[in-house]
Amino acid sequence: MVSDTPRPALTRDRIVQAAVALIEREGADALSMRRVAAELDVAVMSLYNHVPNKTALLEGVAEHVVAGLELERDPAVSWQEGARALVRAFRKVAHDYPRCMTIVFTHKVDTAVGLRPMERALALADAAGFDGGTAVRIMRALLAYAIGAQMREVGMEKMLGHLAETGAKSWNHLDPEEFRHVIAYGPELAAHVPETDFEFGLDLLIAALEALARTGAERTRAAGAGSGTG
Amino acid sequence: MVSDTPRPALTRDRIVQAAVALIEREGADALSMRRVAAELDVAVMSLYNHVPNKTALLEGVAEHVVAGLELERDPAVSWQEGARALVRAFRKVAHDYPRCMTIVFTHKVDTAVGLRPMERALALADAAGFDGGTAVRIMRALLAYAIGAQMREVGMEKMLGHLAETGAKSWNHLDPEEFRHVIAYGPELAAHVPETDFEFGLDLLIAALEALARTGAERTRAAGAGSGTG
DNA sequence: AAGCGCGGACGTACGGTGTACGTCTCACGT
DNA sequence: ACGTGAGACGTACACCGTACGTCCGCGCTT
Repeated sequence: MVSDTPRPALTRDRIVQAAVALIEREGADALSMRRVAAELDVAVMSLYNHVPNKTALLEGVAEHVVAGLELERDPAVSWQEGARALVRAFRKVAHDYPRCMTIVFTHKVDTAVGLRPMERALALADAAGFDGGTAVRIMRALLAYAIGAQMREVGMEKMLGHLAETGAKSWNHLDPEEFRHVIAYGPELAAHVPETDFEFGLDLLIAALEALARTGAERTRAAGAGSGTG
Repeated sequence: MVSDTPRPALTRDRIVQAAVALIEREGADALSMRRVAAELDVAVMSLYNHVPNKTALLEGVAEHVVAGLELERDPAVSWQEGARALVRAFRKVAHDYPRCMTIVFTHKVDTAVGLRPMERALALADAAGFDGGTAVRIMRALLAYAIGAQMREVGMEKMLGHLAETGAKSWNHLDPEEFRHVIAYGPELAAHVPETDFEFGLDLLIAALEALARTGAERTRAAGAGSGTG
């Protein structure tokens, strides 16, 4: 009676949060049902009252992360800046939950929260005057870049970490003929500033979209309202 | 003496190939040291004479897949088409080893074969007249797109497969206000033609690079040789 | 108030996994 | 002929996901 230890009620949400915390603290490989249960000071099988299996838990983790996307819609801003903000929002959650990202990318998120970013992207493309098929393809291209940029970055960091450990042993004696450019651009390659790389590629895509909009992919808008500013 | 059963000598290469075959046949989750050993009709621990641990085996798988990249250099072709060919080569191996791709993207490839595509991309950017820093960023943007396009595609297919199973139960009653565009563009979203989506994004990036080259990022070439045909 | 039903926490148990360690066999250099 | 070293192998251990049965306590019905 010193304290009736009112544990805060086991819940799917608490389980998912514990899983996320564990992954961020010790990496995705460290996640196991037993570890999560220990984290919550609960028996392993109790988890299964709230989560059908481990895969579902991982899907919950993915959803939790995606839900962290900040998608405030500011109607005053241009679609270009809106698109930039959307892709950057992806980048921000990737920064907040770096070790969860592989899980996000390798599991489905079939709830409404997963659709929200898609809706946002389609709305932007629509606002820019692109027709439906083009809007979908734009959304997919931006998503592909957002995903790939993050994956590439973590891969790169794994690489650099590995190189730091081994002291770049087998790296220096590359065939200087075949790998001429890799060697020549060594400094640029080593100077890995994710932010710059990310923004560079994003600028490329946005610029391409602007050009596309200018060259007449905005049939929808034009047909509806006539050519305005020409 | 009926047959001295001359098993073809256990080798790191044979182990990796068996692993790749197993993954492509039954999925990455089915891969275990025991299964690989069974595949080769060998005791489990014999594998460890050629591979230090499972992670190293997966890295071997990743390297094997990357080694399948077809990078013929045709000096007659423009850098634009060269870049297209390079990114498409990524796509081709993704098509040849679909179930291995997640492994490729989540493991380091620190041998020369991993550098080869990078060298190729840098050579192309150099040929287009971009300076070193820009060349590196271009290479990274293209790589990010190649990776992300593939990841997104498999994710999408997992999604569609799931939808086909469940019959899109909880999909129809979305808030029609919030998800206006998703609902309106339903047909375009359902019609998932990976090839078209992929080429669309690739065209965007190449177009952006052409524009970038035109607007004067080719300082290197200009300074070195004077303005020739320009 | 008494009885009942049920959801949820828990323990046990099984088959599978990665791999450390020790043993045995056999081809080869001396 | 003999040592030697590489490599195939078996055993063993800690850990994993999860099927199944038990049991307790809360909330409803009577």
